[in-house]
Amino acid sequence: MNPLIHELFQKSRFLSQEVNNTLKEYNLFASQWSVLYCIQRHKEMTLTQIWKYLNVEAPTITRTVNRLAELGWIDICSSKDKREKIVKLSEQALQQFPAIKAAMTEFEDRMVDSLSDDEEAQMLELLQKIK
Amino acid sequence: MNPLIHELFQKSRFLSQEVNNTLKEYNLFASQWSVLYCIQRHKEMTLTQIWKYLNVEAPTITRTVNRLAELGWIDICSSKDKREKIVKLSEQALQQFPAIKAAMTEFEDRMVDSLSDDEEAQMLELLQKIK
DNA sequence: AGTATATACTTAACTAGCTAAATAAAATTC
DNA sequence: GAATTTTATTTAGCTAGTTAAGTATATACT
Repeated sequence: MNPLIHELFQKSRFLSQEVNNTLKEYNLFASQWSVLYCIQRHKEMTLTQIWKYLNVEAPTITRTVNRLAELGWIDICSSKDKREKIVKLSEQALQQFPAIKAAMTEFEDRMVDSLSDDEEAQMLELLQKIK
Repeated sequence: MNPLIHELFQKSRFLSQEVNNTLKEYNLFASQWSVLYCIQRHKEMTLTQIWKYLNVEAPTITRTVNRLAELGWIDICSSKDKREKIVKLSEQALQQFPAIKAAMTEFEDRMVDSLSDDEEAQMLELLQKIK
């Protein structure tokens, strides 16, 4: 295996685990947080908007959104277009959101702390070249 | 989400999918190939050696190894130490191995083609700084 | 209006990672 | 040598991604 690709996979798994660790005290998983985060940013979203935004397939979002609703993080409303579902943060989620976001920001900063701003920019650029 | 971390996750998923596409014609998945590859390199391995080498948890390897045995890619032998299992490539796997490896090498080269050798080295270095 | 096509979401089934807990064999300790 | 601890693997159950196929509603076409 090409060492670069290998290392990229390793770091990706490492970072997922670290994200999960950070979110543990809020009883959230990484992908659940990413959905909450993007809903909050957009105030409300349809499932299609979410999976297109996060660049994953629709069934992944169906499942995660249902789980989040089950856990009380989001409310699912029906739309004028009866095919689609509109999703927004619950009261509980709105209340907890700032604390979780702060913890995540703190974590992310710590993760890239070993890189200078220059290196961070450089790496982003290099990653974007892979396609 | 920090853009660097986000992009890293995106590329990791993208590359997994591409690896799976490449392996499709051999009826293999990425993680199955990574197990076959490391067994081939070591001639034979115990499960513990495999999961330590690949840096994943034991149950992941138990499952993948069983699937590979089921599909006829590997043979599972018992060891003097009756706790452990020794695993090696089947005849069929040994025969197909070179072609698959060639396809994967070709794919990997194509993937990092957009990076110069310098950039590739640089990126590897930057990735390794994240911990 | 009625049919065909497109869109939104779901269901099922698979790979693939994880943790926690169980089992069995080996090694260590007293 | 018996009891304890460690090691190797497994089982169960969760998140999280995928593809393929299904359902229901909207939209477009003739």
